[in-house]
Amino acid sequence: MRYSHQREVIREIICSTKSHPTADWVYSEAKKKIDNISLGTVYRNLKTLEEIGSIQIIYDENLIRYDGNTKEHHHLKCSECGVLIDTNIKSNFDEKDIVSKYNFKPEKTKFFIIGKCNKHK
Amino acid sequence: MRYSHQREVIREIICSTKSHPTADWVYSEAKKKIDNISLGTVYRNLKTLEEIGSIQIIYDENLIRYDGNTKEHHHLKCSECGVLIDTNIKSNFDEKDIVSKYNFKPEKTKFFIIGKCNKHK
DNA sequence: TTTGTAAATAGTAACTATTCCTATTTAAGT
DNA sequence: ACTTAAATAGGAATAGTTACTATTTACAAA
Repeated sequence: MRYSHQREVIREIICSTKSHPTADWVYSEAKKKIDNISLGTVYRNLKTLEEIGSIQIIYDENLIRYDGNTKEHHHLKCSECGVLIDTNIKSNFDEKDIVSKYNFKPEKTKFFIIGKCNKHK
Repeated sequence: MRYSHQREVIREIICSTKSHPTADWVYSEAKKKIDNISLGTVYRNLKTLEEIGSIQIIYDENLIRYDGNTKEHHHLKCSECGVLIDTNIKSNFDEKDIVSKYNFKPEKTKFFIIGKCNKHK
């Protein structure tokens, strides 16, 4: 893949925050560094970066967010303020049970735990 | 709340399928019963039915789907064909750990297990 | 160092899912 | 039957995202 300054700026923006930003926020941050960057370029590169595994996409209800943390991990979501918190909790369910009962072969998991963050309890 | 024939038809459509339909599918089914039903009516009633707890909303990646099963339950999603399967698996994580380590009070969970369904293994 | 090229971009148009608006219809109480 | 507020149909508006195209750029070869 050919080098692109825009793509590097976008990658840097996402990898230097833990806020799980949306495309729109990435766009407004990117404009601070490249004033005529196009929104289409942001979307195209978010897709590319996700495909090559440099970032992760998070479907947070009806919001699409991006995450520089590419390891499998799960999120806590505050029902009050919506903040998303990375965790390293282990998801343990009975894989044998799922294979036999549902005839389904698990590959990965996406867990959200919804509740109250420290600011809203 | 005042009775509405449209709302009852919409509720019936969702509660008589396990396919976790989208708003658009509900609309096309509803048209078979009420030929001039409006898409706005479908969306409004999906929202209402969810608010009163008659149906559940499922955020399946970038798709919004509806579920007549209103109990807390989790889903298996086939990475091949996208089919969504209801499960009664128990989500077990260390709640104490989450409270202490992340200073977060869990209320409910939304789990997706992604993998291969019986048709695609 | 120029030159050729295909890939990437900026800017904009198009598309899709959802919500909003308003005149009309309807449920239900009097 | 009459009244009234809630709900609807139909369509316009909005938001988020993708598609299109002329121009620019990375980079390899001369």
